[in-house]
Amino acid sequence: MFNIAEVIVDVPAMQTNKPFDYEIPMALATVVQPGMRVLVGFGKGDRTLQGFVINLKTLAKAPTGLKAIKDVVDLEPILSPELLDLSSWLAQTTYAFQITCLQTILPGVMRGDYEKIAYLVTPDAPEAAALFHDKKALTVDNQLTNAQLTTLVRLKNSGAVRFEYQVHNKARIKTRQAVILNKTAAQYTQQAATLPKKLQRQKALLQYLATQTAKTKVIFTKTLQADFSASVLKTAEKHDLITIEAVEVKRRVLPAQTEIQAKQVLLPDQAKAVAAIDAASTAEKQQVFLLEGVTGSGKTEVYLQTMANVLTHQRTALMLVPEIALTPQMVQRVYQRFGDQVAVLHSGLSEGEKYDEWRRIKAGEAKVVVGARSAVFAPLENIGLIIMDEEHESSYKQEDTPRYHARDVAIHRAAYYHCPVVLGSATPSLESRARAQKGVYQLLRLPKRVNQAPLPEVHIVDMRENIQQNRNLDFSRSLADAITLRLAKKEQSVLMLNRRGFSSFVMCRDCGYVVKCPNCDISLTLHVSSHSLKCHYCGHEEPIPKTCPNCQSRKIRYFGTGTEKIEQELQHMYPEAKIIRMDVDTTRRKGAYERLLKQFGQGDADILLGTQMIAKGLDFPNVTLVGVINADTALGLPDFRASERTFQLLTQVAGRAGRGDKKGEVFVQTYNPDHYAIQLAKRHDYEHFFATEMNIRHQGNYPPYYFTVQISCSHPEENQAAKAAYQMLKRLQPALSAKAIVLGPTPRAIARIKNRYYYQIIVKYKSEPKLAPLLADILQTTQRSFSKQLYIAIDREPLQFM
DNA sequence: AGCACGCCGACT
DNA sequence: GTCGGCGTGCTC
Repeated sequence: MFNIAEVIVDVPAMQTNKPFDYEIPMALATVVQPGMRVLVGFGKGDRTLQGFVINLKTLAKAPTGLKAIKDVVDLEPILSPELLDLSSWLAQTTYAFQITCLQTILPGVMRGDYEKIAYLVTPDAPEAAALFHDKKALTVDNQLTNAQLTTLVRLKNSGAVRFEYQVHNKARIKTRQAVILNKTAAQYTQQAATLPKKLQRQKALLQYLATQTAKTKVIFTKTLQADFSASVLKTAEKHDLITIEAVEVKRRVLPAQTEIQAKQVLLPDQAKAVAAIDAASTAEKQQVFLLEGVTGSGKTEVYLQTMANVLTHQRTALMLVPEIALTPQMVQRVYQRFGDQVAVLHSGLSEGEKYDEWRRIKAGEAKVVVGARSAVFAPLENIGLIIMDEEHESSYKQEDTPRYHARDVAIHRAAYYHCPVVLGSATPSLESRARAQKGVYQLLRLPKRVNQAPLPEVHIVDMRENIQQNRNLDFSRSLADAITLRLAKKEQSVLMLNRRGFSSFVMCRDCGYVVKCPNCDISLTLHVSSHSLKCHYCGHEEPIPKTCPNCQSRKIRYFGTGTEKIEQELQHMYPEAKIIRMDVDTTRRKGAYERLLKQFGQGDADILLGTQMIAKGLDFPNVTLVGVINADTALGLPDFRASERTFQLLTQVAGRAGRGDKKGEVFVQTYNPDHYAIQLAKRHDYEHFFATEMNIRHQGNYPPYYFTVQISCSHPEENQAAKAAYQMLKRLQPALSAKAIVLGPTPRAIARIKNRYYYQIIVKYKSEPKLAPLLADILQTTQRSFSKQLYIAIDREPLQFM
């Protein structure tokens, strides 16, 4: 029998990032298992913490001073051995704490909720009355002032107050009282017949129950209450005819009743792809496929059919979709094929709803999981296929710790289950496409559109001419004419404003002064609706100045282009047009995104104006015009992926036009009409773009030819951040071979965020076996030797280079 | 993270 | 002299 449990405690710090041994008390000896949460005392104050049991072991003589597990939180493991394993793999590969990884893998409600309570032991102690008033206990949190806190400490030291730590489990299982029918219809009928006449209500109840047994064995008390009072039910329970108990109800967000839809007939290319994937999943072969298919080539149908095949082999399927593409339309299609076996995980669900879906998956009730990035951790077992749609999407990479890429996690999990992974995209990331080239992934191509419709015609509009014509507007004549035509024909238009690295800010026309955030080194963004300036990094907000703070000139006004400004301009040009604006401001509220899309889909508006978020997934037959107002704001950014992003965005947005039987047209306004990313997007020529871009990456020694890792140092004082970065460089250099390329240290493009300065080093390398252990060591030691103010963050394969 | 221990400055 | 400032180190 095991007597010791290895526990990862809920303290995210380098020094505690290791298992701690705890004795398993006799009473819990048969209960405690790896993958469970437990409560343990930790540290000098012996505060109670939640921890995860990651291993059990036996020590003949336990070292003295071992604390014992106080209690278990779960009665059975909430993490399978596979997911437990995944947490340590994640911690190692992303340089994150294991506790952070464990919490990332699980739904948010499973995180411990801590409370520190002060109990008054000697009620007549001086100072106590002022703090406790008439109460015996007091929660200690940051509501208390510093003075109150010091008083509490004094009271504690004198023994008048005792601290207690409590851990609350936020994971509430919702229950409702229900009547359980534990007799057959015949028994109820018979029982009803034998009842004396005066028991009218009992008789009626039993007769009613007899009619229900065929349908269900559980009826919520609430639904019965309309016809039968609580006392009637109580009597029936006393006679052992029913039992009344709280049954678990899972909050389910089901779409409107949908009928199961049959498979579609496949084109030859689709059939070939399905056959290849089916063969791999049936053979339980670990193989990564790259499914490269133009918009409208029926990738989704390939996903659905291959998932169906996996289900027939009693295995499960996981489908990842970018958050932004997780539209009701998309989810509906999966429901229509798999019905109730589907679980959906996305950010629109409440914490409780997420927990319920998680439990449905864990219990094996859901065999197909559809979700965004974090759904890659779905507690599925026996996975037979993992699909990642729009695999090039940068939202698959988590920006904060653990800085994982869902693609890597998917492939890691697939290796465990010996199952294939399908990466799908019309514009694969260079990394994936290059791996397909090398034969690491198997390339499957869908070059034809299902409806045989031609891809929309793309017009490149040279905005430099617009300037020469002195049209000081964001709309070129050709795009404006195209919109006019659509309005006349009662067709819809989608206009996209590329906001990457771009926003409207306030600048003085006389002295050039730009209003900046006092905490961060970036200009504030103008928000017309709230008449204020906001910082997009820290949330700082201030009123729009009437005069320039620098030179007192009154000529201080906005500069640049925001959706709000474009909307005003559009409304001015087309007073009769109905416009829907979609950006972070109008879609912040829950369900707003869906509501706006629905309105547009119903034809309630003529023009949909939005940012990148409208480039994906939406599929409306009446849209025949797509306009990109500024195609190349991203091209100017100092990021080697700028061309790739521009190409992907333009290709994707172009796919929004002409989804129905009407022909679509696309206008791309740009100041770089000859740029290859724009020219090749016009021709819908991914393969040519891939070849061109690979060449450039090769010359610049960039991914996918090189691996990259970014090490950033931040500190409230700029010279300290810089100093740390240079020390980092000194430690890195001896461990690296001559082939590695080190960039920096350099201040970040936005050097200061939330009053912290950032310096970064980027290492480009092909094979550096000493690098990973060194980075792990750097994290260990920096926490000790530097001041507490210093943060070191390591990001493998960062997507954001600035 | 949070707590204790420990070593220095301005108060009863 | 001591109360309390925060710098350092440890938590099974």
